[in-house]
This record gives sequence, C-alpha cells and structure tokens, in this order.
Amino acid sequence: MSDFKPKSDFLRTLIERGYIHQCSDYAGLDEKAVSGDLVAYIGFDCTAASLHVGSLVQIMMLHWLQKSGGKPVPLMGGGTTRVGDPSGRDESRKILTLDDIENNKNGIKSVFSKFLKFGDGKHDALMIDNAEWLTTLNYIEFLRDVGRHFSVNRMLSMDSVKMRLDRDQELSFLEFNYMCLQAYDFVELNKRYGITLQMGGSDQWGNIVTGIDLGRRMGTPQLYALTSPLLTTSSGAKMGKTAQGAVWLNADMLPVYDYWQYWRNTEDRDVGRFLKLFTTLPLDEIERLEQLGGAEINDAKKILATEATALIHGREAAEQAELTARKTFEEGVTATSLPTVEIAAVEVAAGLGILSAFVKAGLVASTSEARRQIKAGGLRVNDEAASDERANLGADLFVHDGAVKLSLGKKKHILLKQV
RNA sequence: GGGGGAAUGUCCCGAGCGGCAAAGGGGGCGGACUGUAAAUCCGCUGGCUAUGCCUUCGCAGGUUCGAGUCCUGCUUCCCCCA
Repeated sequence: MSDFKPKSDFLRTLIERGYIHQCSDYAGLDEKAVSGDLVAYIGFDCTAASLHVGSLVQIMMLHWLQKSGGKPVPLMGGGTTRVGDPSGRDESRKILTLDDIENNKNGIKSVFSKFLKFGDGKHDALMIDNAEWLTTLNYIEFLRDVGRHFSVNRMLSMDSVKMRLDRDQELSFLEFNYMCLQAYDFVELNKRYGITLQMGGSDQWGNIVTGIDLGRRMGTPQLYALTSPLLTTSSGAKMGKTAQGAVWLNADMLPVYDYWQYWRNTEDRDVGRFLKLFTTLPLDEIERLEQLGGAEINDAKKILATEATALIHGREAAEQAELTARKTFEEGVTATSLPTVEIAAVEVAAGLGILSAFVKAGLVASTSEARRQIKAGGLRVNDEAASDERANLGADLFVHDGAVKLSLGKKKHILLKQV
C-alpha cells in the first residue's frame, strides 16, 4: 500500500490521513473514484441511541468521500440490528425490541447532518435503512436466490464464527445469518443505488468481502471493500470508552464541554494521529503541530479538541467549551458554562447534605462513594476541599449565579443550580 | 443415555479447613509527581437514615447457634464415554 500512488483525491486523502487498514483493490477503486461516480456506504447498527467516538472514523470517511467528489450513504441497520452482529463479540447480543431500534435509529440519524450534506443532487448524501428490503424478505425466495451462493464451509472458517466455535460459545442461527444479510445489503444497495464500495471498521472485513463475493455470483459490477484500522490509544485502551460510559456524539447524551474535554485529554503520542483522523485541518498545519514538544503540545491538544468538537457541535459551542476550560483550568475562575445539574431550592432550604449533593450532581454513584472520596480528598465545593461528610450545603454556597461548584478530582466539575 | 467438572463481590479474571462484606490480580476512581499527557508511587473500589443496620457467592429448599463452604432438588455451561 505504501508504494501505491493514488490518482483520486479520495484515496490520497484517506491514505495520507491514516484511515485505511485494508482495501480489496486499490487500483480498481482508484479508477472508480477518479471517474467521479463513486457511491459508497457504511452500515451503522442501531444498538444505542447515539453513536460514540468509536464510529467517528467511519463518519469521517464518508465526510472525505463527499468532499472529494463521491456520494456517501450512511446505512441505518434498522433491519440487521434485529439480528445482531456477532463480530468481535464473544457473547450473544441481547435482542432489542422494535421500539428500541426505532428510537435508536432516530437518535443516530441526527449526527450525520453535521458531517454530510444531504439532498437530491448527484453528490448529496443519502440516508437509507436496510429495513427497507430486509423486513419484507420471503424466506424461501431468499434461500433460493441468495442462500444458495453461501458456503457454510466458508462461513465456518470466518473469524467471527470461528472464535465462538473455538471457545465453545453459543452462536445462534439468528446471529449466524447476520453476515448473509449484510452481504445481501451490499448487493441490494448496488442494484438500487449503484453503490460499489462498502467501508467499515477492520472487524467488518470478513462481512464486506462476503458481500463482494455474493455480488460476483449474483451479477453485480465489481464491488470494493475498504476498512479503517481499529483505533486504540497509544496505551492500548479502546477509543470512546471512559468510566462514565461511552463518549457519545449526541449532545443530549454527553455535554459539549465533556466532549471537548475528552479530546483535550488525548495522550501526547496520539495527538498527530488524531488531528489527521478527527479534524479537517490541512496536513501541513498538522505537521507543524506535531512538532510541538513538552508542555507546548498542550496547545496542539486544545486545537484538536476545538476542531474535533466544532465538526460535530458547531464552532460556537466548541469555542465556548474551550473558553470554559480556560477559565476553569488556567484562570481558576468558575465558569457558569460548566455542565449544570438543577436542584429544587426547597431541597436546599430543607438542608442538603454534602454527600447527597454530590450524588445528585452525578459525580459519584452513591453516598458511600462520596464518603470514600472525601476521605481520599477527592471532593471539593467551590474549590475548597470537603472534609466533613456531615456538612450541609447551605444556600450561601450557591454563589455562582445561583449555583454551587462541585468537583471530583481535578478535572470533573459540575454546577449544582437552585431552581 | 452413562460418568466427571464448573457457576464467587451486578466491569472482568479468580482464591476461598462451617465463623466472611469474602484473598489476589486486571480495570476503574482518588491522591502525590507533572503539562488537564504518559510512566511511577500511595489509597480506595457492596448499600444505607452508619461506632450500628441491610443485601451479596447460579436457583429453591434442608442440616447447623452459624452455610460461599455440608446435604437434596433444579437451571445453565464444559469435558469424557455411548
């Protein structure tokens, strides 16, 4: 791959910025991209009400595709989510209800409009749900038309299946069918929308290639596969998971400020890589930022945080988050734009214990944990270390525009506001 | 169908002579050091109206002053024989 010289903007950008793990046919795909009618899709499961940072690489690939003259298609897995992808799972997924799936789908949809331009034009993005064709499939017909092209022998040798079998873990027939449906999606999308490229995370390689294979047998034009590397931080942790939970992309599930903070706390070694993947800054600018060493690298992290946040939440909100962080960390001032939790004034008047205040703010899970944190010196009220677990938060402490600043550790701050 | 083994702290792995809120690790959180980084070191890692009370070792019973530990039945998983 390193010696491949792409002619298309699309492949060049993806290669330069580090999005590519594997591609089924660089030269062929390059030709297709140059011709200007490359339509590509990425499937997204509807297993949660929002996508998280782990899906961001995929979304960015669609973004670059559109920027370089292709047509991006985010595919909602409204149909396949009813089955459940066993890839990378060593346990069966729990089966979601149709209502859940529908809700999740609606939550996920909203994020794409931030990255893609939708419409009816040739290069406008198109949102499709595979429920469109999967839910009306007739079993017998499907088996005759599609099922006969699948070799169980080969399916058994696929990593996702083999892993389960090797470990003697249950793999239901339902899940076993997932790859057939995903392969069929690819073929159906080609017929309906002229899609010739499927992208995805590296764990999707097997599923995607199976689709290409099915396409060949069912008479589609040549299809292509392109996968992105599985992202981990330099210390080996999976991207997008923190103790509080996933780093969600929807603002109603994770405050913009927290999203900004997530990127601000990037490890030194990851800054360059993440700037390329998660911002649209030009490469020469990124190269300059990568050169920064020592404490100066913090400037690069701030740029990363603001740029990455601006892409999804808008520049204004991103700069607001940056400002809030600067006040909080560098100037030691309490910014009223910190994430806020509301509490009824009567509760404060009735005597609000410090322990339950931290629980209400969501900084700790239980009063017992709050007690422990006080012993460890981890809790602060208006920047003063809390030492008395029996203390009450009187109304006189709510000095920041009717709110009191509660902190856990050095980084997590919440304003508890009387209403 | 027969024989043997397993299930432990609601993140995971895992020890546990009848006295157990239950060893140890990973992960996570907090503290120290720093640069809101990494590495390192230290502490914490069931709940509550808290010198006490409540709930936890697959499920349901039983023996016992006392059961994660012993007995019976059940469920699920694994291994061997058929």
